[in-house]
Amino acid sequence: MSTQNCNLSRKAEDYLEAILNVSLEKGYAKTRDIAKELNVSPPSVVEMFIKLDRLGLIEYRKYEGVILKPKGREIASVIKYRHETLMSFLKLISVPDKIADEDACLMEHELNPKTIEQIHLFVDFLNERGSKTHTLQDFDEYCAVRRNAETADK
Amino acid sequence: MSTQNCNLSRKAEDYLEAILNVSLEKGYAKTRDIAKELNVSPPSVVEMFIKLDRLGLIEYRKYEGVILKPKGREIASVIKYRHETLMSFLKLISVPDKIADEDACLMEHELNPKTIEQIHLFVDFLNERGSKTHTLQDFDEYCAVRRNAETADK
DNA sequence: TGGTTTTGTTAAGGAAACCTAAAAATATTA
DNA sequence: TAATATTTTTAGGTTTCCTTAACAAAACCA
Repeated sequence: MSTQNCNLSRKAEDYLEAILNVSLEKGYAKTRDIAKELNVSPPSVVEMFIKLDRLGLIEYRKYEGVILKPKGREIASVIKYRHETLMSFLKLISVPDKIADEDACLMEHELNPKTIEQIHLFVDFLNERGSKTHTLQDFDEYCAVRRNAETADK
Repeated sequence: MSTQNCNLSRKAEDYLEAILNVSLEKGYAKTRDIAKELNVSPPSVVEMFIKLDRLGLIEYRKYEGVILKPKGREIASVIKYRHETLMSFLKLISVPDKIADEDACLMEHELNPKTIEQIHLFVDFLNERGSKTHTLQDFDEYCAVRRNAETADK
């Protein structure tokens, strides 16, 4: 899970992850799907398809769509794992779902694998001991108190 | 501390932060300082100086250097606050210093202010209750155990 | 003070990622 | 199956940030 990204650009990784997500859902991915998923125009998608194909990460067939090759799938999976790790953590500390998802997207590409790993461990740790010590409930209360204090200031 | 970044690009923010850091240390910042700090060539720095000057964030005087204007200083300070928040958190979960610094640099630009705020609260929370419940020592032990388990696997 | 070194700027250009508009291929359906 | 609608691709451009090479200013020093 710590395979390094072969100097792939952050954007290229985004596309790979989107291709994986769409493929898992529909079995294949076409230009339009990815354009919608990433909120970019179809020509941008085609351009990246060509690039990823040249890198041997996907197979691109004009007018048909793309499928992940093993190397591409491997990279996409790593990104997905990171996304889920970051997402879990952000939700744990009460970042609203929508923001958590967006921010996980931002972080998933460039953080050091060691950092991701520590966050993963920390999430596991909090979850495992949670039932005994209710650290997280305590945190939510702490947030509430701080928020009230702030409001009272004004 | 949640002032929004006025659509400034991530790179522009990097330059502002570097200018703040160098200025705090030397009282002023010149092309060469920033080039070294950010590992880019001097012409790149000049280009950005001109851009930030046009945006009214710094004052650029040819051959003399730059100083932050109030708006620029405000933005740079927000970035610095974020950096420190992220840094504290990463160190708390035992990410090695060097990696923590690098990763804080990556995250500081684009995370939602709400996310930064929750991380900040979480760091405060852990620190404040720390003495009573030694959550963090427990975490370090947990890491050690997991690491051993992993080694034993092989 | 004049020559050398260092620093800073200008000029020219390149890669990455994006866009719009127009053309081509495919799909839909009357 | 022919006309229409949709999707995909191509072509041509933009922006951001970077680079190297060449030139200009400033700093240093014998």
